[in-house]
Amino acid sequence: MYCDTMARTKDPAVRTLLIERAAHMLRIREPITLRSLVAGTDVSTMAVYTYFGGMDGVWKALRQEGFTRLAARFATVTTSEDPVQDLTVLITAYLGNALDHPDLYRVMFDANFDLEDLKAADATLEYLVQAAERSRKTHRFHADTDPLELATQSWTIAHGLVSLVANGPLPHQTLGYGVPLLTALFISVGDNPDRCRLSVENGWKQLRLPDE
Amino acid sequence: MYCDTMARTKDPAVRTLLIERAAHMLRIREPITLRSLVAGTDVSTMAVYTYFGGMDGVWKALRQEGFTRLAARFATVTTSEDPVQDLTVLITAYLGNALDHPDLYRVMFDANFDLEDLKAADATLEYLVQAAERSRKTHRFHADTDPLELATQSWTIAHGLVSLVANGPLPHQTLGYGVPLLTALFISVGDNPDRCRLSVENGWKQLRLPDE
DNA sequence: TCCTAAAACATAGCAGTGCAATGCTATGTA
DNA sequence: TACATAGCATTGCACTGCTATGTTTTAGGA
Repeated sequence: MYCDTMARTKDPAVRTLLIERAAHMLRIREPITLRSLVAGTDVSTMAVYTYFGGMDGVWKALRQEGFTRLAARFATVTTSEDPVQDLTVLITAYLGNALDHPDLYRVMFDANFDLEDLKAADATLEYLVQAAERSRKTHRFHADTDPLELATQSWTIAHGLVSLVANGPLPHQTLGYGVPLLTALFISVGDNPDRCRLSVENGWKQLRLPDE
Repeated sequence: MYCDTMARTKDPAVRTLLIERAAHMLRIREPITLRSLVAGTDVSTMAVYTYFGGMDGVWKALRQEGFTRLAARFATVTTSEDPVQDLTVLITAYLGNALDHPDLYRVMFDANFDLEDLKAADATLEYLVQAAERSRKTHRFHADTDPLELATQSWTIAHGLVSLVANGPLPHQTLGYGVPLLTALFISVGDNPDRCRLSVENGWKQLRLPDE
């Protein structure tokens, strides 16, 4: 057999162009259809199939984009000497990211579409796990606290809050419940109550919500 | 002869027939389209418009159906002399209902569709509020505990858990995190730790998950 | 440099979608 | 009997994602 010659090379720019355009249309609440996605650009409808394999592939890429942005936001969070505060700050970053991109956030957890890179999505949770681990190592949490379990529980609170607020029935101020919920959780795994309240409240100040 | 005359008045049975059929199609993961919804029945596509005003109306009715079933499930929960346990049982009922009807659950919080009867949806939260109120009145919780706030926080935990499990990436066993999360929350508003653990663990035994 | 095979593309068209317009039928009222 | 009204079947339209077909472009070997 002759060697597989890669004849014409795909242009990565086209791929990101379409993803960014799709994200933009999502942001301004325009319905994303095959034809509306390529309208105005100089790419044809078939390009969507060569680059993404179909509209499902576009949504998959979009879902990945959601995790990419979340990871980028997590990466901006600097660690301090207070790991409980850091964990809280990570949660506020999670909430801020979800409210900045509510439509992307909704896609992120739409199990109808697979992820292109499952590991990258899982890696975002690792930020929370690390902060929980540091809290345990510095004796803020009980020694038998499972960092992954605590990270998941924190995540559950954040997801519950933000999904009821971003695309749900609760008003934005409800996000404030994150303070008592996280405080109760952290105290329950051993943190000193007064110190915990301080850490969470200080961390919570990092919450940045989009303008309304 | 009157025997072959067709009634021209709106038949409520047609409405429930279509809703039940839509719910059934949702359950077996069949796509719900205008034509597929009426296929097999003796109602025409236009009937969907006279009864629901369009496919959006069908989804609205379906969303309402989700709250109706949740309310029905809540109604089966009998109150005991332990309001904290009762509150936990209500949460397990919430989780059980969501996992019995994961597709309906997803529709319930899809803000793309309005609700026909917003009050009926709000009323379901009232079950939780009442249990929280009884916990406060029996001095399980601090006197200054706001029952609505605590109910909403419990709801947030339940929703976060179940939405990450039912249509999300977490395995079913993750639901078990409900025990430590609720316990931490109830203790944080004043309940006696040991007594709280007993109440939550006892209440959690009422969790009924669908067979897999 | 030229040739060839395969990748990428453009076009047209298909089956399927929700929905509106039209006109018919059955009922209620005068 | 005459008319008004409500429900609904039929038809057709604008749109969807997608595919079949033919053309263009490009990489790699001779």
